[in-house]
Amino acid sequence: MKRSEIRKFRQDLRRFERLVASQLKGSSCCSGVTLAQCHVLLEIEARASLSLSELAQALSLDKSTLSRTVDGMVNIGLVERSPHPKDRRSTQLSLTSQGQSTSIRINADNDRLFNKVLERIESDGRQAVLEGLHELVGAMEAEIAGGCATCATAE
Amino acid sequence: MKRSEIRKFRQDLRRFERLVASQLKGSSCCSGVTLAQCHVLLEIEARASLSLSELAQALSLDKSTLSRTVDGMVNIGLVERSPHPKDRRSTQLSLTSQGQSTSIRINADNDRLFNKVLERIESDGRQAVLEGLHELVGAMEAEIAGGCATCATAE
DNA sequence: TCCATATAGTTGGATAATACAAATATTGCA
DNA sequence: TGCAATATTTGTATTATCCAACTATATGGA
Repeated sequence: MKRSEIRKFRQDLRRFERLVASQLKGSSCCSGVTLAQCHVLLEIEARASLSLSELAQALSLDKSTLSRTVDGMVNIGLVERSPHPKDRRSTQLSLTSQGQSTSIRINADNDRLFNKVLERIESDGRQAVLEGLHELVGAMEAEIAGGCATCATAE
Repeated sequence: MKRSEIRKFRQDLRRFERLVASQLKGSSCCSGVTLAQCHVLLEIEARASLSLSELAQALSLDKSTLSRTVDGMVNIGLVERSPHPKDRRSTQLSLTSQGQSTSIRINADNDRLFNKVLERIESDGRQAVLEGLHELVGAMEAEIAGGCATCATAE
């Protein structure tokens, strides 16, 4: 690949990064939850019930980080901790009914928002954009799973 | 668009978000600078010299945030503040020579990393992926510039 | 000229998100 | 039984961030 193309790509990536980091925060966090909480909420919703360790794995965050985030969500009544039937060390996380309605609201808001985003793209190209993102995410995950050794060892 | 497509898209977006937010931190921060510093560094590099306010605008961050980030970078010798020739309230930010070499190093590391990422994508589709991301970022910026009113007012 | 207002930047104070290390509780195997 | 592994929580520290208040400077009238 030409270096100029890589540079342009990286520039788009940084724009995206900033969008996600600061601007989306406002919109995806309708419903009064923070971005971190939002991720947790949607992840629990997707898996119905899971342990803290699984959550940490799924979101690539430290367990201690999640422990506290979950704490907060338990306090505001979105998440419930229940004992694991077989293993008393573990707790199963699930959404309370309030958590469920919040997740429904967040999903509806975001479906609407991203539908609008996609409508700004010509319908001919829309599918390609979606597929492109999917491939890109896959490639990034694969590369990064390969370890930041890539970077640290400088080849 | 079908809702199922939107949902898949949003899921990719969240994966992407997490990749960018936590995993890249490790790799793009080779060279011992934090992610925030990295953004500042590359932005100053791109514009050669700019004021704090311009920087804040470019990165969509509060001036006070940048003031402190820049402080840190001045302290470790990456950035230089020089008085604006016409307006004594303002300072111009520029990279020191050490800042320049750091930015060169960061660019080299990241060019290499993202080149590898892109090599994982079949060369036929690579261009489309790049263009897709570009369009997507543009659409998101446009939509969000339209205001989170979109979201807050719930239509 | 002099004041009112606007602008650039810094500082104070607060919070969220995060990591790593150490502590606690529990399991499961030898 | 006792020791190593695992699940979670707590202690401690750091970074990134915002908003509001402050200081210094600029600018456009009266």
